[in-house]
Amino acid sequence: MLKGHLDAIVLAALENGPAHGYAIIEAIKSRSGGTFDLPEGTIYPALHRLEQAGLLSSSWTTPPSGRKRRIYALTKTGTTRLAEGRKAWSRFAKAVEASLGGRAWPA
Amino acid sequence: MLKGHLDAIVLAALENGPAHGYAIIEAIKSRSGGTFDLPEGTIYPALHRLEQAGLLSSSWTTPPSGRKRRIYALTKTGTTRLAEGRKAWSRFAKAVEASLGGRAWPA
DNA sequence: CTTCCATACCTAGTGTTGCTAGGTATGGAA
DNA sequence: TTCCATACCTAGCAACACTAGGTATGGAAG
Repeated sequence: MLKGHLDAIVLAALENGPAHGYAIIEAIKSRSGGTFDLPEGTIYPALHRLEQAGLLSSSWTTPPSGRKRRIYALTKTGTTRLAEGRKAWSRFAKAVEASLGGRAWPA
Repeated sequence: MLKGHLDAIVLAALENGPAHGYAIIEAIKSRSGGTFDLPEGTIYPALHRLEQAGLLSSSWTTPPSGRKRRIYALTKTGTTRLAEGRKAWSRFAKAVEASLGGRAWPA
């Protein structure tokens, strides 16, 4: 479970340039040190959702040697949302850490 | 949205001693610096779920002055699960940070 | 004394999310 | 030619947190 931060992670994976679904899965797996080994059934619907929301744009390519691929790229809105997502994560992480950090009750 | 870490947060709120639902809401709000201001519809079902799972035990009290309260306490299993939850959070947080941290692709 | 608010509990139903479990198709290697 | 890795897709499910209601009581305000 990615707990609501999947979108930001996918957007972040596209920050360095466009990529297709399979490559995004590999990138996320690699970046997360193997922790996020996402099934396709997680990524593809997510990509469609993000495109629907205008955060990604896609185009089909048929390279001379290779299979048909759908290439996704960050839109301007997507870039903005990624920045927001980073801030949201930061706030969230701090709050969880404060909540989990076993200290005495405040009064 | 608490993204799947609600359980650990609730368990952590009970680490310093038993408490009732309303107090748990206040404790979480206070610990998180106001970020987690949970509605009752989130907490009560969660408490029931955690008790069902054997992580919490509960008992009714009718103090000489005051209303009827349901007091929840951590069970031994609950304490163990809290420790696991902390580890899970740590792993998760590291992986998200690695995924969000905008670095170049690894090849 | 009555009215109202904060306390304190509860649940049915809803929307979102991530995943399971299927399916299709092709290029290249064995 | 057979098989695997690549590459895409979708329907449906289960879990989760929340919305939106409901009940009841103690104490304060009028």
